[in-house]
Amino acid sequence: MSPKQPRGEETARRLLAAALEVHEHKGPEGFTVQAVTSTSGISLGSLYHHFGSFDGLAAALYARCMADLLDALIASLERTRTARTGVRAVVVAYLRFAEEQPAKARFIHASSYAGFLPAHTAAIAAAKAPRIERLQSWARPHAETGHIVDLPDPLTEMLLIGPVAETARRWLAGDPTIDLKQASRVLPERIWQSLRGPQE
Amino acid sequence: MSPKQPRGEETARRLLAAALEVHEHKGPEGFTVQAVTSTSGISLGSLYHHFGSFDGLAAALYARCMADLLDALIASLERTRTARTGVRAVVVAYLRFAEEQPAKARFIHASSYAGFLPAHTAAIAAAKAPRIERLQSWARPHAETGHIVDLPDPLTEMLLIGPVAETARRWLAGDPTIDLKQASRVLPERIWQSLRGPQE
DNA sequence: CCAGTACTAGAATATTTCTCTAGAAACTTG
DNA sequence: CAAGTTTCTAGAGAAATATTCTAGTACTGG
Repeated sequence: MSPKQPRGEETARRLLAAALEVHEHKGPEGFTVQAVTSTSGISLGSLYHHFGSFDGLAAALYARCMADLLDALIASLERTRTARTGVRAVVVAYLRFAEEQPAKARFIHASSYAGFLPAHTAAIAAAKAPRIERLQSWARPHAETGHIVDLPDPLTEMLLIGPVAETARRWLAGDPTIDLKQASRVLPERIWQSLRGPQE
Repeated sequence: MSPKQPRGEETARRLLAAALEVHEHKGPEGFTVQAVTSTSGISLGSLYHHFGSFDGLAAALYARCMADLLDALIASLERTRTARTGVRAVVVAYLRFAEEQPAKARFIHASSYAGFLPAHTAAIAAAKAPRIERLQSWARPHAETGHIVDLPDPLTEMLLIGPVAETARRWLAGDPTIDLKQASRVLPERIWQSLRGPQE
């Protein structure tokens, strides 16, 4: 399952890259084993050798894309000190990720209800957990000092990510009324207004 | 395409109901023509007679679910007068719709990137347009008087719907950390904070 | 009651899907 | 260099897919 020779690592990488390209160009319906093997030039057997199943490859790709997104958020966030600048940084970073890496963002969003997630929940959670932890440990002190509202656990995240994810989702789906630049100008301050705590 | 005999209308209804049930119980992957004909007890020929293609049926179901959701929002919204109560009403109504009609909500969310949408954009937009118009015409006066912030067009909607849609999405996907009751208690006021305008 | 239209039925078709197997080639280690 | 493991190729196979087609049944308007 995990490559033990450099050569294998390389072909696994190629398969993931090809899979992302296929999903981007042909959509979720055209996302098939054969399409991935054709555009990667790598045989069916190799794919099954490395990932066990097609769902296994999809799950691995999902974990990688999600990790890239979270890393982008973390990188922006950990340059900040105050609650307000942190919130604004995350919002802008998410929108920028969608704009600069639309294929990855589209794959993440399109896979929310995909069939491969339930089977590989554990592996995906393992990739997400440490990154989520870093984000939460940034937020915790600000919630305790009252600079950010102290809400039940996932709700703060919903308020922060919700508007941005919805904006990105529609833009990625081709909605022509969405302007990402405009969104990164307007949304940060408004989202901050929904998160600011009693302690100014 | 549109039924001209009462008998036809009835089987079209049964097909849509069966389609929703199949999608709910077997997920997007198990959402197939054969599954729909089996569980509805209605023949392949009838399905194609009424909807032209399987994508046609999916698009019709999507339009109907979306209409139901928007109608629920409108019904709650138009009982209100002030900007604040209106915003809160929409938030609560969306969460209640997800809880009471999870199958419809799940179908809507799961279809965001589905292949059938692009082909039937026009028909779906026709079902949505008048309802969206009613929602916007509620918001317009409040934006003009400054009780709600006057932002570029889709952004107000993103701030209002974003956190709620994300919360519903995760709950529908089986996230056990989401508590809808808690969300309808906390989110309305916070979302209002992000939307309130300069004119108090 | 007759003609024409709406509707229903179900088999047949042509593609396309994922998965598996068996063995050859390449690399690593002792 | 030799043994053992990893990686890769190629192709076969079984199951499932959306759609088309032909034929038959119910309804409706005149």
